[in-house]
Amino acid sequence: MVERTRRRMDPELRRGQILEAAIGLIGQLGYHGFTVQKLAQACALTNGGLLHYFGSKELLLVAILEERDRREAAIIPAELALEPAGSGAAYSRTQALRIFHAIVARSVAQPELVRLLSVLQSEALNRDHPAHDYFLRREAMVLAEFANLLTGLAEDPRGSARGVLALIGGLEQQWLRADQGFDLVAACDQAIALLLPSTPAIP
Amino acid sequence: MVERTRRRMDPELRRGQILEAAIGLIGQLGYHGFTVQKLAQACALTNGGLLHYFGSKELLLVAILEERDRREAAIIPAELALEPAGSGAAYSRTQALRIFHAIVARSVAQPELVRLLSVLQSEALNRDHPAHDYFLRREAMVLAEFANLLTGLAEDPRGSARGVLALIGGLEQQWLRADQGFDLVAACDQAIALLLPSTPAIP
Amino acid sequence: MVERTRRRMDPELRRGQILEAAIGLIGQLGYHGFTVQKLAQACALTNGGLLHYFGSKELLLVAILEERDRREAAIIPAELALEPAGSGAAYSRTQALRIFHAIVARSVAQPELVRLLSVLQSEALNRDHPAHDYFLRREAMVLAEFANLLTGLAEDPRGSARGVLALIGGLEQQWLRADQGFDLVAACDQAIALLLPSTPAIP
Amino acid sequence: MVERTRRRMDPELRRGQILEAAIGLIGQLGYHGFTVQKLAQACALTNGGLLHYFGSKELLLVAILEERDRREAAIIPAELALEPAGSGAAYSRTQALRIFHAIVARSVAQPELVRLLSVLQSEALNRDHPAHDYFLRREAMVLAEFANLLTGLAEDPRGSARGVLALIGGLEQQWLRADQGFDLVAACDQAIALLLPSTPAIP
DNA sequence: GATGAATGAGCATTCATTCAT
DNA sequence: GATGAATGAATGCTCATTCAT
Repeated sequence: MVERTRRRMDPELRRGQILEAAIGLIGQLGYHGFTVQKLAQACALTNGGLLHYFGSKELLLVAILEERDRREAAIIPAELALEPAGSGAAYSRTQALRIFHAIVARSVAQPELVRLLSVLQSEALNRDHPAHDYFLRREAMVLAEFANLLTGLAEDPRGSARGVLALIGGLEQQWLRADQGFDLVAACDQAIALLLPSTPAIP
Repeated sequence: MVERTRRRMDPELRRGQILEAAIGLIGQLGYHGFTVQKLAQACALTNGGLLHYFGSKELLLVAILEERDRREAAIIPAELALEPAGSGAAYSRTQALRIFHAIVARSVAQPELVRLLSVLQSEALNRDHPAHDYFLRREAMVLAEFANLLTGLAEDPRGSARGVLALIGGLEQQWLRADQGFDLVAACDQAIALLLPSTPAIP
Repeated sequence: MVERTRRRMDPELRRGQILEAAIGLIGQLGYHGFTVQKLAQACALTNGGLLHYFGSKELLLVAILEERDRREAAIIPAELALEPAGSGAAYSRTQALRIFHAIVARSVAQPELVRLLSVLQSEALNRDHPAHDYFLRREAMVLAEFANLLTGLAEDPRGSARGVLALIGGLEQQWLRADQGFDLVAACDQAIALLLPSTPAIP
Repeated sequence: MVERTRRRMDPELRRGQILEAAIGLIGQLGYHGFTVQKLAQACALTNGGLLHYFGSKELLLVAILEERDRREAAIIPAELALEPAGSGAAYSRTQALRIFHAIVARSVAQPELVRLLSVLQSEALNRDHPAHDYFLRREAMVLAEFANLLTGLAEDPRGSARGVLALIGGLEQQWLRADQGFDLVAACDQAIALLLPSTPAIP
């Protein structure tokens, strides 16, 4: 009779809680390394109780990636407010740098998610990985956006887009391995600024 | 009566074979995702027959990393033949670019190993991963070498070392995800050249 | 279609059933010799289904020993009803013999448990055995109780306690080896009576 | 070339060495608990190298028990020199006590073997144990000898034989569990003396 | 006489999942 | 909505044993 009040929690809230815990756990162990029971335990739930929410381990992963997209979608608009006034007009170098700066700054604010993506992205290189296609699509999209952003600012916008993306991803991983022991935003700002010379060699 | 003649094979050769197969498998599935049996099967061996060589899954991983170091050690000297004549003298920009070029070229020649390292390195972000310390040491070493190489060539050698390393790692991962569908060496050459401006902002 | 209706059973009852089967099996094969699968099979359960109840082979052993203590605790009070009237007063020889008689009689009623303890006790001589400490504590306790019981009845109560305990244990083992082919209670009564002379050599 | 001299040892001597090590190991872990590899390792031999000497795990056990019998046979004659002069004549109480004393004294001199027998004997209660029959025969033999020894000294020679045997076995086990922390010989002497009253109740 | 590769069965344990309650 | 019993397959690893060398 005493045990009341603990149970029955707003299901939406509970779902969020579980996702949060899952992000942490998969970020540490990868999709293959984490287990449903470990997650259930971390949520003070039973094994089956957890699957009640997500159906299966794989569907849970899908839910996480959707959650990620939702979060991103909620923040990106603010950054794109920096867009050039006239549609079709190109971005200035300063604007581009500011956008990249904003992207990295957002990463610093949610290291757990960065870790998750970093780990998952490598794991998902394998064609059979359930998140393989997700990261394929995502990378294509980001590359396209970056290339568009850099049109007029770099000799080879597509190549520079690759470079910027690689730089951010690589530095994020160093930053995680160093236990966030250096200023990721500054490191990215500095490197990206070099990658985008102020006077592109366009004669 | 058919299956007579127990397969006996030169042990050194067999070991090499197993390592090769393991590199491929772990490169696809990660350390957590691959299993001893899958590997054994790939080597036409029994479960225990495989462990006879390496003792345990973890020791197998160690053996793989040692093998990697051995291969690297066997090739690097050639690259370092590009060293500056006078000891203590600094490298020229061209020399540095040539060294980075050589490093990436070597990666292209052994994509399996690149995939292995890429996957393993992310997985090993977790402190409990058996390869965690290995990659910590390895990164520190590489950063130090790169920073040394860039002294005099970049305003912030340490920062540029981070940048180059991130660039290579990040582009390698894109290259793997794209199924080696672009020219990794060219992409790296181009991006690194940008990262190391010919006239560093030292007045 | 035949195997429908997954077996579901009162968990408390099931647990008891498993313990019973485990006592029999470990009594035959020892802790090292019995296997989780044999036990699971004997309980018409899967391997993992069994461990659902006890967590591990070792915890199962603990549960068995606790079960033993519980059974003992449930019966002993009746024997201690034979206590001397005045507190602090000593037991008479007849009372002591009656108590030992009751103890042995109880053994005869549950030969499976006797076998389990006999086998386990020897196996647990090894310091690394998971039941080592249990039997160390248990023996110390029994020796102390017996010595207390024999105070005033034997010249060397501690030594006679050792003797009675050895006698019971040794005869139990002979009895088991002889397939219960002689009257254990009578044999113990007779030997213990000799061990406790009616006129102790106290001048 | 340096590695010479280690190999090639007198096979008879080697066999003895292995048996010695096996007695220690089985004494600790039981027959089920010990493994061929542990023993091989303890003897600085390979797995197969060991079996070269004994053929199989079970045959090794047989060899151990035979070794035990051989040792016993080598020492017992001395004790039986205490026999009564005239054949057919009975032993005196003093002679009997002296013989039991000698038996226990011998045990104290080889605790490893005592432990082996104690552990093995319990384990071998199981009818399927490879040493089951051995201990059955052995106990029958010892009981017969003891009963013969006690004829005329005890009202029920067979029962007293059981008692003495139980006493020795039980005290040995206490002694092993107590890490040989009390005087086994004294304890046995004392208890057996009580079990064999100087004036048997024969009117 | 002894090694070391290899087997095939078996070990305790963990997994994702199902389902009656 | 959630529990907890139960499954069946898989996990890494160890076992006694065999056999070519």
